[in-house]
Amino acid sequence: MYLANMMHALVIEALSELYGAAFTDKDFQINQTKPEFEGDYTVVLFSLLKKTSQSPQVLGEALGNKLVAENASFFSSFNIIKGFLNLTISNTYWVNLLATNYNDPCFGKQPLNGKRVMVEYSSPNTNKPLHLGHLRNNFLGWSVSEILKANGYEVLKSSIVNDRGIHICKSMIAWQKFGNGETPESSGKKGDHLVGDFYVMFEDELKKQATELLEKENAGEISHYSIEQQEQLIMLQQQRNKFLEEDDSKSKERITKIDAELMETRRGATDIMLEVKSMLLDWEAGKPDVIELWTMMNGWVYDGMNTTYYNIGSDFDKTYYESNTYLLGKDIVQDGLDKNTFYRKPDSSVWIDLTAEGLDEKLVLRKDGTSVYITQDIGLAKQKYDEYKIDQSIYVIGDEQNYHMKVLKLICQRIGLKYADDIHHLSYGMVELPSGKMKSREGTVVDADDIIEEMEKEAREKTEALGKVKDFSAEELQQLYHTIGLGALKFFLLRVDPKKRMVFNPEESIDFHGFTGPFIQYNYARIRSILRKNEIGDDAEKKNIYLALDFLPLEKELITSLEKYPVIIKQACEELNPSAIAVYIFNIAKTFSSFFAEHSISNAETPEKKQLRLHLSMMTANVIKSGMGLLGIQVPERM
RNA sequence: GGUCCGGUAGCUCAGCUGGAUAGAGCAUCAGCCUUCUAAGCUGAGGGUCAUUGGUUCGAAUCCAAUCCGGAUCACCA
Repeated sequence: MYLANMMHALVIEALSELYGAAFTDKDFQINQTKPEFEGDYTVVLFSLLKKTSQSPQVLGEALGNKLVAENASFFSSFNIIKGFLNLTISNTYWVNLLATNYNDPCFGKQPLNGKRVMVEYSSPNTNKPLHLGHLRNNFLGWSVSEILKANGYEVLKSSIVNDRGIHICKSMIAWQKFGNGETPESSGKKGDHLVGDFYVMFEDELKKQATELLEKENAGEISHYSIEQQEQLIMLQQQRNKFLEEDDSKSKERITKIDAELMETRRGATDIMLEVKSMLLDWEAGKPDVIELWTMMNGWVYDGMNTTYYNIGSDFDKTYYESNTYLLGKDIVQDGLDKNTFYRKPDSSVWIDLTAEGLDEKLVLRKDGTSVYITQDIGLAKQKYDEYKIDQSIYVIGDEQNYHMKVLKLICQRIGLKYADDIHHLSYGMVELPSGKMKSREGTVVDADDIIEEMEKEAREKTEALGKVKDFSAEELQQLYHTIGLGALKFFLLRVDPKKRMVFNPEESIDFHGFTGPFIQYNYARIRSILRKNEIGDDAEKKNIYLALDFLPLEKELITSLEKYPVIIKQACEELNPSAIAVYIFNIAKTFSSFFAEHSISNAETPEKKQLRLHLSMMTANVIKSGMGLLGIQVPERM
């Protein structure tokens, strides 16, 4: 049990004995004592006054005396200021903590709890390379998996690859038209980038053709549209004209929307789009030459992405492909129809009514019997259970899908999926540029491979300028640049609360100073350097030796912070929030850094003091390495 | 329009199950390398915690309303 929990229990017990009053740990707070007061932890007394009918001073006095008298090995003294009871934890406790854990690399982690959880993350498209947003997703997914493991869960990491559909056909068509048989080998391009380039080429061509249609349209020529499209265009134009007359901000907004719809209709009528649609039908029919092209180009993308995954240290226990899962879920719909969970409308489409939960009616099967996005997700959710008997499922998906995920969970609950209550959406905000959203159509995305390379370059320049590792081999240097560069990037993306959207400015490079990965890595390297240079005693009597010593303020601050690590791990798990770890580890590193500047370890006042500081440093290093590990960030022995 | 999320220092963010004088980093300014790694340390300046009202002994934190920003409400995925 940890300090805060233990103290709550002791206070509850004492209050019950003193006043016969029953309290729970939610009835009062125990906080860390503010530095300007004496003590380590503070019981806030105000909320206890009514039930005990005491004044703060009297209650604090009684409680403090009792706690210290009956737990002398735990509390050494107390004082009361206004309604705050400040308790000082005895040195014995801190010494025991240090002596027991200083060399335990698993400090704070829990043994297996028998629960199995699947974390789905990454979920790339096979028509373009990974960008900065994907990196946030990957780092979050990986880190949350590690955090769950540290809390005793068995974790299965999975990914669903979006490898089919109309957008995939776009790059295929573009390759056929403009590719001249180009391959990753012939062009020297990474496979995912090559395919991504064709996707961009497609969009350019589409834009060109749509503009041509617009020009024809302006010249009064509309025969290239189908009757339906013509009607649509006329209707939209009429609406547009109506809003033009209004001339207020609301109408301007509507006009923008209508313009987008108009353009979408034109895009749908282009020759190249017709080719794409026909290719999608061929793909679904399993036409051999289309399947062959699809297999080949997807293979290029997988090769490229695997390189990136390897680079960032991401991996998966199970990869699902939409080409295999897109038909899943239909049997569940049939089953749900039999049980009246779903209902059929006159046009024979199938729906579920979620209005009781404040949502809408949701379509699960089209009138032609084909399934929609949500249907395959339901199917996949069930398949995950059938395959792995998971107790929990976590989806790392952007916050634009909040509604979708809410619907998915609700439907899973309605159809009685076993673990439906334990479906969690780890929703994260977009990574934006100062100019706004990244748009692949406009080429304003920050490419994952580029930014990683940029970070490593930055790490190299800074390392060379400092010149501390001149004896490293080329290989060791490369490894170091990778550790530092990637560490800076991961920390940058993980230190922020996942649900908040964040701004990345490509003009300003990601910092290596202050609240950053490299600062923490640097402190780790400094500790390792000291530990290499000094002999660490393994004296069985060390507890008794320490007991005679007083902790200096910075030493106390360090050990107090280290004690909280297990609680932080638990909290990060409950909140599915790696930033809690990031903030905590930074504070540990910062405290150590002050301590390091203030007090000498090698030349401590006495040999005993030196051993105490070495053990304190060792425990700090272990916690830093462990915590950074939970973020997926490595720490170097030297830098 | 409905629903959801956000608004804290010039910038990027912590703090939010109510507690003592609201914290970091960057940037700015002033100091600190002949002893363990200066990617560091010490200090200074910088705040109407979007606004208003409410609950409370006590509100950045809870409630309500308003303003601003974003997402979403497809027979797209």
